This record gives sequence, C-alpha cells and structure tokens, in this order.
Amino acid sequence: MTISEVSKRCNISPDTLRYYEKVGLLSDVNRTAGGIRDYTEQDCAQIEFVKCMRSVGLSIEILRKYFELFKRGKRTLKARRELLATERKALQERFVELQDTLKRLDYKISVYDKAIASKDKELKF
Amino acid sequence: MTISEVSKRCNISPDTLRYYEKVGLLSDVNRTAGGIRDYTEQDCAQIEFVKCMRSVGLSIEILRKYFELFKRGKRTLKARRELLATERKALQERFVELQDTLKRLDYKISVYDKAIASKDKELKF
DNA sequence: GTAGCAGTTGGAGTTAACTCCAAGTCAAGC
DNA sequence: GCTTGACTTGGAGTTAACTCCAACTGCTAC
Repeated sequence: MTISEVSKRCNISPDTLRYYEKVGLLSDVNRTAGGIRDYTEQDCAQIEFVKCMRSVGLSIEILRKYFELFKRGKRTLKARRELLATERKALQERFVELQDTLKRLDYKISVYDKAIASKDKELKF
Repeated sequence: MTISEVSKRCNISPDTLRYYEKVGLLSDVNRTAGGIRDYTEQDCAQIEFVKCMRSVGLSIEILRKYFELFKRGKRTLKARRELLATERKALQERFVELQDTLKRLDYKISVYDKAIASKDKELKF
C-alpha cells in the first residue's frame, strides 16, 4: 500500500504518517526498489492503534516509549503491560471528569432554558 | 482576594490567571487603589468554570466567545445556550470514544496478561 | 525522451496554550 | 528613608503535534 492509500484509508495525512514514522511510532516500513514506502496490513493496524490512542490524548512520547519497548522484544512484555495499565488509569480519570462535566453542562443548559422561558432573566456567567 | 490566593485556591498559576484575563475569559477584575487585582467569589466561580471546561478540552477560543456573548447581555441568552449545547454534543462524542478506547485498552492488557502467563509469547504490537 | 504526477527528504513554519522574564511599582516593617 | 516581597506590565520563549515547502527522484504515458 502506498502512503496516499493508507492516508485515505486511515484518514491521516501523508505528512502525519511520515511524521509518525520519523518520531518512532512506526518502525521499518518496507520500501519499493525506488525507495517508496509500501505499507502492510500490519502497519495499517498499528496506525489505527496509534490513531485511536492519539484521539483520546495519549502523547506521542508515551506511544514512542511503548514502541521502543516493543523493539526490545519479549523481555519488555511486563513493562509494556504496565505502561498500558498506567495510561488506562489516567484515561479512566479523564473519563470520570468528562462525565462530571457533561452533567454540569446539562445542568447549565437547563438553567438557560429556564431563563429563556421566564422572560429572559440574566445569569451569573 | 489577591492573585496568589486565587492561584492557590484554584490551583492555577498567577501567569495563567493573568493570561485568561488578557484573552477575555475573565472580564473587569476589580483592582485596589494601587492597581492590584482583587478577585471576588464570583470571579472564583467563573475561574472554576473555565478550569472545568478547559480540563475536558474546550478551547480558549470557544470560552472567549461564550464570555463575549455574555458581555452583550440578555439578548444573547439563546446564542449562549446553543454554544453550550454544541460543545456538550462534541463532549458526548469524545465520551463515547473514550469509553471505546478504555475497552480496547482493557482487552489489550488482558492479551498481555495471557502472553506473560504463557511463557512470554510475543504480540504483534 | 519528456511531461506530469506521486513520492522522497530535511528543515522551516504554525497553532494553541501557556510560561517565563525584565523592569518597574507599591505597601509594610524596621 | 530604605529594604523586602508581592504585585504590575508587555513581550519573548516554550512545547507538542503537526503542517508546509522547496528541491529532488523516479515511474508511466504519450
């Protein structure tokens, strides 16, 4: 698969794909004789994983560390598991925070609805 | 309240508090005769609101728009309500995404646990 | 064989959201 | 009246994560 094919499929720009490779989120992408990247299904799956983790805010640096551990082989299985567990915990906290903020917004919107219904009373902020 | 008191109370640096004021997230903070900021409880409540919204990723720009609408008075009640509803919807989507990613991480961690238990088999990534 | 297009590189530029700094002011204590 | 420490300002610097660019290469079609 060429970079533009992967780009379309994963909805990530070629620039970003090259950037991810450069910073170590995607190692050893195959090249054709002419030096053009030739992505495998495996590469795509990894890119989707990166995309998913990035979309919820895992930093490039954390992902870089994860793949660096990966390159060091089986003996880093536990370290990788712990890294994932740590990030999972942080995400869980963000999840609860998000839940609370959604509730707060719902309440605020309901207060707006009341203010709008009752002769446009003003709010504090 | 002085800026350092608010800083401690809200756990936001004085620089950030001044920055928020400068970009329009906190208008007309009172000053003492000597020109020193003197925050009210109301200001603090607003800062907490900003902090809460920022912590889940609402941009400074969106919050700036919200408070700008606010300054234009009651006739913007509906516009503000709609702005909040729009952001709520986006947060809801991020919420679902986060939920899915948590599940994915849980699964991946369970795969790691299996690999670690069964003689350190290696994974794909 | 040459036009055109997709790909390559290294490196510069951008954006959001802070964060830091230097130079100055002011009120309080000695 | 002088030091000290918290505060002020405008503006420069930082960081993460892209995003863009110029100059170049190498297939493919005519």
